[in-house]
Amino acid sequence: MTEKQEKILTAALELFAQEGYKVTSTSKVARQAAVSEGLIFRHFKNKEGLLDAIMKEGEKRAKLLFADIVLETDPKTVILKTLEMGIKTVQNQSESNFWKLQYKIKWELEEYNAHKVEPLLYALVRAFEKLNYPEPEFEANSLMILIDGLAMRYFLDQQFEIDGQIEFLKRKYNL
Amino acid sequence: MTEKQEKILTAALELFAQEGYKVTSTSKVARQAAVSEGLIFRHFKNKEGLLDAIMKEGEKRAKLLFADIVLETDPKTVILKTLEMGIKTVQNQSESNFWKLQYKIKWELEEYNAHKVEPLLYALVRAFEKLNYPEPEFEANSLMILIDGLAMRYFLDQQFEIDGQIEFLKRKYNL
DNA sequence: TATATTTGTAAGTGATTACTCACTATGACA
DNA sequence: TGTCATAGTGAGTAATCACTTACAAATATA
Repeated sequence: MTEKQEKILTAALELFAQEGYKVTSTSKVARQAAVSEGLIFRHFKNKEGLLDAIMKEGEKRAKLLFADIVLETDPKTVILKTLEMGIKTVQNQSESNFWKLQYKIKWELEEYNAHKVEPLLYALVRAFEKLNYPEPEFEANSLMILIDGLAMRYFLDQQFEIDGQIEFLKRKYNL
Repeated sequence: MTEKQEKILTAALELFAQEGYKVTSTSKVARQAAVSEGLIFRHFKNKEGLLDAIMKEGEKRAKLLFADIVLETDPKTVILKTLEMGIKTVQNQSESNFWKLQYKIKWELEEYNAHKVEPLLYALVRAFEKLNYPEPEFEANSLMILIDGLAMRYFLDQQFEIDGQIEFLKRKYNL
């Protein structure tokens, strides 16, 4: 991975996350990366290849993040870590861009990929089981859906105060 | 409102909701509406004017939908109607396209417009107050966030079974 | 019926798109 | 040192973009 290759990836991640994938031109990516446009196609074949490289890079980081939760045995800690996962990662700039891109891409390309979060979902089901919730599957699903909603508000609503809302949810789940 | 004008609006709503606003070309809208491209600009001035017309038309329908909930006095019915609002409207094709466009536009243009749903939010706060929930504001907000998450899954995840999830939520809220 | 206004079309406009191609610069290894 | 692969550039390409313009058809008004 050369220096310019990384510059292209960083520029593309930022632009795709902020403006959107389809509407961001390769010329704009090249300009922001201070690189000739042709170099993008040399390294990543085409625009889609550039997106793939970004997503693959990001998936690694996501797996690391999920692993910490899935390996947890205490049920309350599983739920707590799941709830706090969002805020913590989102502080970091490039990490934030990656998660924003994940959601933006879902709406742009209309593919949800529920299987990506399956391990996390199962960890939550087990956690709610241990805590004797009557319907652990539905409960886990609801929490995942709630987190999608939280992410949406966090990224799109400037006014939204996510910390207070998450503190409330901790109280609700007796954490 | 001429016949061709309505044809343009219908075609644009469908294409904007399915492909996205920015990436849908005016020539494609014209082709789907079986109309010359120039007519779009005659009637709606520019592409943005076309989007505005669609959104304004849809806001009327949204207000009608919200009014039915906001005017309700029984707190449990307010929560119930809010939960079921989604599924009912989404059955109808053009209504479904309108709601999908609402969400898609949020991500494409990055403007959340929380004030649009303010009346609904306040109705929920009052409902949770009446039911003696300890933190009605947070509770109402959580429900709204949950609904955003539900909508996201409904529109993007083919596998997602929304009815079961909503029945579960009814049980959780003792409805 | 004569005139004015609105509705509609088709063929343009320059700008921008993703991508290619011919070329040069750099560095590793024989 | 000479050769070869990789890294990088900049000027091209046809296609498509939102939008305009000149003109015709249809409709309303006098």
